Amino acid sequence: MSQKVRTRYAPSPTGFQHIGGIRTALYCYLFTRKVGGSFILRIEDTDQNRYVPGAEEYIVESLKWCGIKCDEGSHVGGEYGPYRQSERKETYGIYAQQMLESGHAYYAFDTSEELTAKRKEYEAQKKVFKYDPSTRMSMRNSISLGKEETEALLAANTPWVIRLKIPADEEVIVEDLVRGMVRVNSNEVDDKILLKGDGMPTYHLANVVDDHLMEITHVIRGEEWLPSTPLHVLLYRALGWEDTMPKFAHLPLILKPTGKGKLSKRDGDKMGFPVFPLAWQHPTNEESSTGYREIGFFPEAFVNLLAFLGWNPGTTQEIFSMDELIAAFSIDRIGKSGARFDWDKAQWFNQQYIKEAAGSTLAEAAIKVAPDAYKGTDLDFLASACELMKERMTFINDIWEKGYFFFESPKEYDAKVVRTKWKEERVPLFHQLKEQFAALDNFSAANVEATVKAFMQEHGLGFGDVLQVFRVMLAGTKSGPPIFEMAELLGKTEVLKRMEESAKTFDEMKAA
RNA sequence: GGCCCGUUCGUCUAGGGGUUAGGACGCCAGAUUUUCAUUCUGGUAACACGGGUUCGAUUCCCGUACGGGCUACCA
Repeated sequence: MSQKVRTRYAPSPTGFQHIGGIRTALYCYLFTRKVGGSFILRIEDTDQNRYVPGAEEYIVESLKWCGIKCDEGSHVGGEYGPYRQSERKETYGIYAQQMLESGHAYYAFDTSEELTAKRKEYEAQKKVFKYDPSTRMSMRNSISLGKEETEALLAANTPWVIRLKIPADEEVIVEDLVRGMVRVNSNEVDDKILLKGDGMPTYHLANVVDDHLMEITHVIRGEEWLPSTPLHVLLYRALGWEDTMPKFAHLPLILKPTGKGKLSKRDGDKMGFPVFPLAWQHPTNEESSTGYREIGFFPEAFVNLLAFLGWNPGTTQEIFSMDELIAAFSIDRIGKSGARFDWDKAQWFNQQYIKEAAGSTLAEAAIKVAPDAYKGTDLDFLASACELMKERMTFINDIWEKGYFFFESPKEYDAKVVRTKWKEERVPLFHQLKEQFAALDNFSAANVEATVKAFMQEHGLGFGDVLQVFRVMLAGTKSGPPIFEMAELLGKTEVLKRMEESAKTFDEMKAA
């Protein structure tokens, strides 16, 4: 009974997976690592119409960025391959055939048009059409038509699908690790298509067959699959695999911040934050979106915040490394209700990681996302700048945006400070201060500070009068990192240059 | 519509038959800081409703309301 745990993350490459998918993969991964099992990536590409080139690579890259390592999968191989359902097409046919022979499935010849018409007909009577024991005798299939006619239709190459023959009035019990026992009567389930007209399996068949063949022990997936789980149980039963059926755990959904509906890919950047781990550009249309990586998140922070959306350790600790998450994770601490995505809290997580990071770590991360103009920035200089800026950064990119003045002269100056503090009678004084700086041999923060303080005393000026002007001269803004350290980092030449430039601009601003 | 799942501060959540219902984010106030930020201190704010069960329910049961999911030859 001590069978090795095997789990899988099974996305379909019909688009770029968003944070909900990543969270599912993460929970699955944490659980698997915790118990020393194998984590598998399986690509469910049975829908050739919705296939998006590049989506599979995107999934692999996302997982890699998050630090989620696959033991088996389409990109790493393994003993249970192939791991791409399109490459296992024949396998599903065999099992569909098996169910046909055992009487658990049947051929259906109804066309899409006929089915649509049927649905409309029912809808007109305010009813919902369901292909099930109560209606299948009135449809065109191997049960209603009989053996002879079926064989004739097959021989004439009439298009067909294979449907599961749902038993009438049977109790189906799903034992869910998150929700407990869920009981459904088989009358609620319909005769789902197993094998489509193009010979490809539907999700249900492919999923059950692969989970069985790959010896998956735990199916961890989103709550949207809970309603079709009874169907899956019935499928295991029809295939004679019920005794080795995996355990199920259905995860609560991640909801939009408004609480209206689950977070979806289409939300893109519309909600004011990324819903994708990585930026992407659709291969065939103009659509694109940014990701957490590009916006300047640490993958560790991203993983951390995702872990807390629907799970908690039961302690007050909130900052967790991947290893700590693995150690602390357990399925029974997963919540049951959907969690709204909270952008404020998400930012807070990243801020925590930035605050704790060394300047050099920040610099390495920052240079990767640097705008073209700053790509050549010296790493040591950048590290020092990050060190001074990190307590006011939320994203790694903030060093390039909020802290751009480390790398070039201010683009604009705080107008209010200029208006109130750049007084005509004091202008010569600032030129004098500049000369005093010029005379410094060692342009250290301490020396700059001493110079400024002596200057203030000599002329009877306060901190606000001098420091605010000095700050605006160097950074353009009246808020920012410690000014003396910043001056030291910029260096004497640059400071003198900026003082000169800004003094001119200040004069012009006053004159205007 | 039918079926399934859910419901503790605005948000993420802890808790659990008798608690001052705890923490975090956000927000507000104060302290520190040359500015901003950080940090610290304090504050604001919740058991959806109605019936049971019980000496006692936020906690257990039932119903209602509300929210979410599913209802395709999509996953």
